[in-house]
Amino acid sequence: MQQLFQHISTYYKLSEPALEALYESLEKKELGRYEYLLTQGQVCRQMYFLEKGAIRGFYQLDGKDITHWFGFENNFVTSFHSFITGEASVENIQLEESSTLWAISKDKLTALYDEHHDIERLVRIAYENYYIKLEERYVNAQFRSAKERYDDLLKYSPHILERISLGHIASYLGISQETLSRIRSKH
Amino acid sequence: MQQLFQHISTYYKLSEPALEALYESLEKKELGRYEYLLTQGQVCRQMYFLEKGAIRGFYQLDGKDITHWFGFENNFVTSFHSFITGEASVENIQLEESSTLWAISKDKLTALYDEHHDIERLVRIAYENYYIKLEERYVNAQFRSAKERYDDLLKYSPHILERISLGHIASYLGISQETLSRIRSKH
DNA sequence: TTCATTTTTTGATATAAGTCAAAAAGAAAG
DNA sequence: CTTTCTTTTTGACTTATATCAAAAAATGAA
Repeated sequence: MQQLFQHISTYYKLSEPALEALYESLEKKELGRYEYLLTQGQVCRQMYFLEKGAIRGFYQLDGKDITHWFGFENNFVTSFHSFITGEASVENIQLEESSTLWAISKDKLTALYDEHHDIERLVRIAYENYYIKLEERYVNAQFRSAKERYDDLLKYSPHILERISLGHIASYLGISQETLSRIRSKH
Repeated sequence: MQQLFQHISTYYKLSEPALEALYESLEKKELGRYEYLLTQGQVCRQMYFLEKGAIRGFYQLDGKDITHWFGFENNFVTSFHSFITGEASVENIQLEESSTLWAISKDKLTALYDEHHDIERLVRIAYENYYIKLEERYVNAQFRSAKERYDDLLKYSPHILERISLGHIASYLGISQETLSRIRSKH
C-alpha cells in the first residue's frame, strides 16, 4: 500500500482525505503463478495495481496465444477495453509470477471521482502517461524490424527478458520463437 | 463550435458554466492543404479539435516519412507526447486537406481543469476512449498480415482510402506502396 | 490541348521472417 | 542421479513483403 501511494505520488500528489478514501476502496489480493485475473468472455470490473510480481495479457488467434502486454511492479493492469466499455473481454490476464495486487472496482473508482476531484485528476494524468507509452510501443512495433524490436526490449525493458519465457516474449514482439532465438544467438 | 459541443456531449455532458468557459478558451483556425500545425523539434502547446478536414502525423525515419496517424472530422489531434510532457516533438503534423480547427492551449486547458471538475472528467473519458482505440490499432498492426490490415482499413475506415494518397496509407499500414498496390489490384 | 509532375502499377529479384521438424538444453519430479 | 516434460536452439525450406527500376495512369499548370 505504501508502495502504491509512493508510486501514484509521481503522477499527482493527492490530498489526505482523498488518500484515505482511496485506501478504504482498495482490496489486497495475493495470487499464485498461472492463476487468472480474467478470462475471455468475462467483463473486467476491477482495476489492479501490481505491487509485486509479473502478469501478462493475451488473447487467442488461430488457436495460438498472442501476448500483447506484460505488467510488472508499479503498473496498473486491467483489460482496459472491457473495464472502460463494460463489454466482455477478448483477452485473458494471467499471472506469470506469484503476485501481490491491490484491486479497486469500477463502481468504487467512479464514486471516488465524484467525491474527490483530485482522484479524477490523478487518473487523467495516469491515462495521459499510459497513452504516450502505448503510442511509443505502437510506433516501435509497426515500423521496425524484428532485430530492432528485440534490441529495444534489451535496452529499455531488460527485466522482461529476465522474467518471461522466450515464447511469450516472441509473441509480445510479434515474431516467431525460432526467429527470436536466432536473433539472440548473434548476441 | 456547435459541432464540437455536439461531439463532446457523446463523451460527457458538461454543465452550462463549463461550456461557457470552454467556449472562451477556444480559438478558431482555418488552414490550407499542406500547411503544418507542428514540425519536429517544436513543443506542441495546443490541442486541436478537427471540425472539418484531414490531417496526418508523421515522423522521419531513414530519410523517409512514416505516417502513423490520421485525423478527420470530430477528432482531437495533437502531438500527444509533446503536449503532455512539454518536450520537443519528434513528429510533424500536416494538413492533408484544407481544414477548420478549434485550438486550446495547454495552459488554458490546465486552468479549466482547476475551475471545472467536469471538464477534467470529460478529458479523462476522452483519454479512456482514445486509449482503447489505440490499443486496438496496436493489436491489428502488429499481429496481422499486410492484406488483413488493408481489409480492416477497408471495412472500418473506408473514408481514409477515399481521402488519402496511397503512399501515405501504405506508410500508415506499415507496408510498402508497391505491396499495397498489389493487394488492392486483387480486389 | 499539351507538357510536366506526381502518383500508381507492374515486373524482376532479394531478403527477412515464418513454418515444420528434430535435436539439444534446462527444469522438474520421483 | 535418472527419467520426463518443457523450453530453446538449429537446420532446411517456404513465403510474404521489400527493393529497385521502369511503365502507365492521373493530375495540374500553362
